[in-house]
Amino acid sequence: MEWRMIKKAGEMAAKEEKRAGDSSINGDEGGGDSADNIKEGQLESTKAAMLEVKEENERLKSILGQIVKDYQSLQLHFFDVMKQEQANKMHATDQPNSPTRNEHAEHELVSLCLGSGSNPIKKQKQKQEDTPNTDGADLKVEEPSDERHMKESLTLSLDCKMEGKESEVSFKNEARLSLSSGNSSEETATKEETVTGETWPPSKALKGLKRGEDEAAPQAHVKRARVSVRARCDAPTMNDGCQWRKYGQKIAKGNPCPRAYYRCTVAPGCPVRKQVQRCCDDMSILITTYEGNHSHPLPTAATAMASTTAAAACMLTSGSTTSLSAATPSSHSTAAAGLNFSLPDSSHPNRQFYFTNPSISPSPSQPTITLDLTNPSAAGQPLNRFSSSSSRSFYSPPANFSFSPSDSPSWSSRSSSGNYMSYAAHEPYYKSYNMGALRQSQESLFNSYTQKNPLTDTIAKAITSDPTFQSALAAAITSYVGGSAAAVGIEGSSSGGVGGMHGGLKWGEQLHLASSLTAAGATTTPGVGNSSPGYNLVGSASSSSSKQLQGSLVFLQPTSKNNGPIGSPRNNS
DNA sequence: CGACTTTGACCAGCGC
DNA sequence: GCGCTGGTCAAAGTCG
Repeated sequence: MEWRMIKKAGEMAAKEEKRAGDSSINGDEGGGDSADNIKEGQLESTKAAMLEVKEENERLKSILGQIVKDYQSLQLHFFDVMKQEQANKMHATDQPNSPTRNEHAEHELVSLCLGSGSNPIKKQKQKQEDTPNTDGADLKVEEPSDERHMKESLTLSLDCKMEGKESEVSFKNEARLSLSSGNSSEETATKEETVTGETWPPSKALKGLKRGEDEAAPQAHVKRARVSVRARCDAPTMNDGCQWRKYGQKIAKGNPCPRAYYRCTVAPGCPVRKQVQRCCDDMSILITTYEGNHSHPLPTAATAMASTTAAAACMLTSGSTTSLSAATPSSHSTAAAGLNFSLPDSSHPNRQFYFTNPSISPSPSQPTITLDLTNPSAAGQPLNRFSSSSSRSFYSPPANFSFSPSDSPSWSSRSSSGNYMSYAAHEPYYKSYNMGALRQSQESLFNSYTQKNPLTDTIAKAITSDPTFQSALAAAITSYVGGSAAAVGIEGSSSGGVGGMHGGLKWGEQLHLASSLTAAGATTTPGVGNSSPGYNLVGSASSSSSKQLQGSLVFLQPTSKNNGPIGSPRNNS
């Protein structure tokens, strides 16, 4: 809102400036007294325009002041409501199994994730401010009723709008990250983007459809989703547990490293493909892109990636920002694709966790989930970045879901210029937000984020020193993305599951990943329970700081096998 | 000898 | 229509 106002003022000023410039040029051509008169007249008109702009600025300032004022009062009101709610909760604790209690538990889960966002009221307000207003009458934020207030307090959204230009690259993006316990069906997610970069042409998907590849049939009109994993890996390919056969290699434009094409050979006719390519910016980064769902039972070792691609397809092609309580991808067919992490619990049909896919573009080309597990120091990119992006912006995804290396989880979004806009949780706010029992459990969670543990430090060291493990981990974390709790051993329910930490992940972050999914009600994707063939399950450690927070680490032991070829940089085209 | 990789050719989509 | 590009095919080569 403020930004729009400033922008408007800027535009007006620029317009006047241009007008003045044009006038002076015309004046030079004219010459003589009449020209001077014209000049003076134009000068005056320019002055008048400047005054106008100034007045406009003043007006905008006052509006802004009003908004800030409203915001503060709203915030105060919110805390009052929270106190009241807390009192109610204490009362409800005396009545176990009461619906109220469950409801509060729900709130706990929600506020758990608020910790990874930012001020909900502010965001709510920003959301309101972002809604187009032409008359200015809507600028004043209404004081919501208590009920509505509570509902709103449980809705966290993060809007990020960017517009910019980079040479020929046009970019318009809105990424919205939302966790809502209310009915979010009215929430919309719009994204537009046109960027350049790596792509997986739709032709392939269409081709696959033509060939009657079973799993794509229900959504013939939608391009198949892809899951892309960026991981620092010295090995030729990421070991994901599947059997692959290389069927091609090509030099892709813009990257001297060849792109290798693999198809799954676990069963004949399996439509799953993967592309492996090294990042041109950093050769140590391996980019593996998966597409399709396996048409056969998978070895335990391979289910992580499989579930990930399946989940990606579900999330990206379902394209719904409404509740996924039905959780069936086919039930969502709206055009706007998004990442939806739904709650399997039917008692919470409306709660959802979605990250809209910012890549939906003029042409809804293949949506891609990018899991970035690279170290930020190498390529100037944030750690453990999970993003959803258009297939055309592999190296500069417009919006990212970031598990930052800082103690507090944060959301970040990168603008077209490559700068990240971070929405880190503010600890003071986080702590003040949670009160009483709620606060206790939340704080224990919060502490678990930040806690240092000698054991975990040792583990982290061991992990960071082994690049192959990082590959396996990439697979495991990708399964997180797919909501495969069991795949990563969350709650210790996975047998033969693989999990662990990427080299850059801290203990708290691992917990955050695990707990977030648990709290969000992540389900076990059928067939999940992954492993990487390069590692054997040797043990696990778990942490539980609340009923809703149960995370486990599964430790792996490297095996001797190391498959996977990606050809050395050699051009075969 | 079978499984797998390599690699040049071919095909289709897309933009101009 | 043409050229560019990404994806795939398939024959030849390689390896255990």
